[in-house]
Amino acid sequence: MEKQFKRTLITTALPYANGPVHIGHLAGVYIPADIYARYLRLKGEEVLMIGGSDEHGVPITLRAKKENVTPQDIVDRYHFLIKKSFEDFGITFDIYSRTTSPTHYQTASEFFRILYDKGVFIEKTSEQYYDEKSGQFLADRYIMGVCPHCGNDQAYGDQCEACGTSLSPTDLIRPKSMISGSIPIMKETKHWYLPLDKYEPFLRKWILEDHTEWKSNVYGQCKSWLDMGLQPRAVSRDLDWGIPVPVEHAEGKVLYVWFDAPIGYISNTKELLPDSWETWWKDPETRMLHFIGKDNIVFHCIVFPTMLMADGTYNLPENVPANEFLNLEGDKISTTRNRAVWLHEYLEEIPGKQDVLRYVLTANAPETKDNDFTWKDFQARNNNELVAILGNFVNRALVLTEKYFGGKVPAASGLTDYDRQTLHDFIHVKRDLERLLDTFHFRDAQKEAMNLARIGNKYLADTEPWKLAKTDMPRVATIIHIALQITANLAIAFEPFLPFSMAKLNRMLNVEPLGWDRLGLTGLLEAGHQLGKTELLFEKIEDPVIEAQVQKLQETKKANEKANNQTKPIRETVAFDDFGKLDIRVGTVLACEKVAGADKLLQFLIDDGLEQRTIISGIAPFYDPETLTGKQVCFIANLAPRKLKGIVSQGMILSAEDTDGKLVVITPEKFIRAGSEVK
RNA sequence: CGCGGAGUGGAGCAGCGGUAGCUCGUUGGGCUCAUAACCCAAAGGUCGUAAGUUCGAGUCUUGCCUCCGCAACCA
Repeated sequence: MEKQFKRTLITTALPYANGPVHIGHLAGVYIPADIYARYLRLKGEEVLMIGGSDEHGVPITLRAKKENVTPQDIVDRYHFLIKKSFEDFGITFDIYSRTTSPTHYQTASEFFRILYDKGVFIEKTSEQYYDEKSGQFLADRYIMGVCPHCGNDQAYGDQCEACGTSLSPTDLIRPKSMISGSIPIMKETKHWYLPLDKYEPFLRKWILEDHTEWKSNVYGQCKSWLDMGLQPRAVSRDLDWGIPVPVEHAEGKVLYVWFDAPIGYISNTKELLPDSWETWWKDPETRMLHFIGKDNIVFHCIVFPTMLMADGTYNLPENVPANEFLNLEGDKISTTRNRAVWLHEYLEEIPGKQDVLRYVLTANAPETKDNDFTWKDFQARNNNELVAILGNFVNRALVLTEKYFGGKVPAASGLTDYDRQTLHDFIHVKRDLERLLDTFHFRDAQKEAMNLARIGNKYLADTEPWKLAKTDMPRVATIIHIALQITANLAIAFEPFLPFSMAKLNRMLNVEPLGWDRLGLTGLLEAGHQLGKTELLFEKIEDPVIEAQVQKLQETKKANEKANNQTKPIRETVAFDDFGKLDIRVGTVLACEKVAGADKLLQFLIDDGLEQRTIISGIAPFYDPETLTGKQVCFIANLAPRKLKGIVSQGMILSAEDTDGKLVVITPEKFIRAGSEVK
C-alpha cells in the first residue's frame, strides 16, 4: 500500500520566539528533519523544508511587559538570533520566516475567513476575568492569586509553579490582574470554536486504521485523545498581540496562537513560492511530513489536520515523526531556568564543530524515549568514534596513498577472495541506509554509515599494506585502491549527517559531491586521479573544553539556587486589628490519612478543644500520615471552609515553607491543651 | 485509580513469542600506515517488580513500583 509521491514537503516545529534554540530542539526536530531533507535532495528528489519562528501568544507579551519593551522587540531579538544560528549550524531550510510576516497575516486571516464563511466554527459566549482598569480580558497567565492547594500567593491562572498543580483562573483565591493589579470581574466574551468532535469519526479512521505505521508514542497519544472524546476548541483569544480575528465586531480578539502557528507552514511556503505553493500543499502527489517534539503531537495529528480538512482543499500529513525529549546532564532542559546548551553559544564557544554536535545528537537521539545529553558523552563520541574510527580511517587511507603513490589513486589488479568479501560487505550499505532513513531511524542509519569506516579499518589491519610495501607493490596498489573506494563511499554515506566534514573530505579527495545513487559502487575514484591535500577530518576534544562547559552549567545552577534562595521580602504592614481577625489555635491530630486520588493532600481529623474538625493540607509529599497522629499542630480556625477533592476543609494547618518548596508543620514546643489560642 | 511513553550487562541504546544483541567503557593480546589512533579476544545481564497465558516470555495479559511528557502554549 506504499503510495508513490512526486515530492516531499517537510515542516519543522516553529520554535517559540521567546528564547534561543537549544540542543533539545536540535535533537528532537531540526537535525532529523535536516538529515532527511539532505538525504532526499541527494537522491535527486523534489523536497522543501519549511521553518520559521512562532511569534504570537501570551508568554511573549508577558516577557515584553516584564522587560518594558514591545512584543515586537522580543520576537525580533530571538527571530534573528535563531535564524542566524540555524544557518551557521547547517540546517538547510528552504525558507525560515516568521509568523509576524505580512504574508502570514494575510494567509492566516484568509484561512480563518474561509472556515468562517463555510460555517465551520461554533460561536460561544462565556464568562472570563476582565480587568476594568486596563479595559481588557485577562489570559490565564495574566491572573495571579493564591493557590487553593498550597497557599502560594503567586500562582498563575493556569498553573501554580510552587506546587505544580494546574489550575483554572476561577480556582484562584483573591485573583489579581497582573496588568493593573486591580481585582478582575467576570464578564461575557465571545469566541470561535473549532468543532473537533464533528471530525472525530474521520480522524479515527485516518489515524487509527490508515496510519498504524506511525511511531508508537504518536499513535498512542492520538488514540488516547480520540478515546477520551474530542471537544470543540477555542481558536480565538482576547489579546492585543496576534492576528486580529477577521470578522466584523471582533475588536480586541486575535487568533489563538495554536491556530495561527501551523498556518505559518503554509504562509512560509507561500512567501517562498508565491506562484506554485499550492503544488506543495494541495497536489495529492505531494507527501507532507511534520517533524516535531512530543509535546506537539496533538496539535499536528488532530487539531491542524482538522483545520486542513475543514478547508477541504489541503493534503493531510503522511507521517508525523515526533521525538521524545532530551535531558541535559541528568536534568530537564529549561528555557526559563537558563538550563540548556544554547545553539548560538555552542557555535561561538566550540567553533567549527557543527558536525560533532550533529553526530552526538543523532547518535543519542530521543527516538523512542527521553535520553540524556552529557558533555562527557559528547567528548567520548567525538574522540572514540568520529576521530578514532571515521577520521582515522580516512587519514590512514590518504596518508598511505600519499606515501606510496604520491597522492594518485593506484590501479587495482587481481582481487583476492578477502578483497571481494570486503567489497561485498559494504556494497549493501546503500540498501540498509535507505531502509533506515526511509523509516526515520536516523540513529541506526548513522550507526550503519559508521560501520563502513569500521570495515575500512579492519581491512587495512588485516591486509597490512605497510608490510607488503617492501615486497609486493602491485598488491599494495590494490589494497589502497579499495581503501580509497571505501573512503569515497563514506563521503556519500555521511553526507546527510555530517555535511561540513564531508565537504572537507570531498576537497581532500579532489572530487565534486558524488551523488547518492553511486553509493555502494566500487569505481568512484579512477586510477590515476590526483587527490587533494590531506588534513585531519576531526580533532580530539581535550578535557578543558568539556570542563568549561560542565562548569558553566554548574554556575547556572548556582545562580538559580541563589535567586531562589533569597528570603522573600517582608510584606506590607497590617494593622493590629487585622491580625486580630485571624483565630489561630492549637489542635491535636486525632487521625491523619492520605486523600485518595490526590498526590499532595493529607486529611486531618483535629481536636480543636470544642469539637472535631476536618482539615485538608497539601503536605503529603513531606510527611508520613502515621507519624503525625497524636501530634499537635497550629491551624487557622476561622478560615472560610473550602472544598478540596470533594472534602470540606475547615481551616488551614500552618506550615513553614523552605525556598525549595519543602513544607514543615508548625507544632507547639510543649504539649498544650487543644484549642489554646496562638497569639 | 485522567491520558500517553519508557524502565534490558558500568554508560547509552536495539530486540517485541523460540539459544539475550549493538556502540562506548573495562581486561588481556596483536599491530605500528594512522590523531597513544586501529585489529582480535574475554569478562560483564535471572531484560523494574509480582502473578498469569503458553510446550516455550525482555517479547502477550493483569496488578504494583519508578522516571518522563500531556491535561490552553519552553523541542
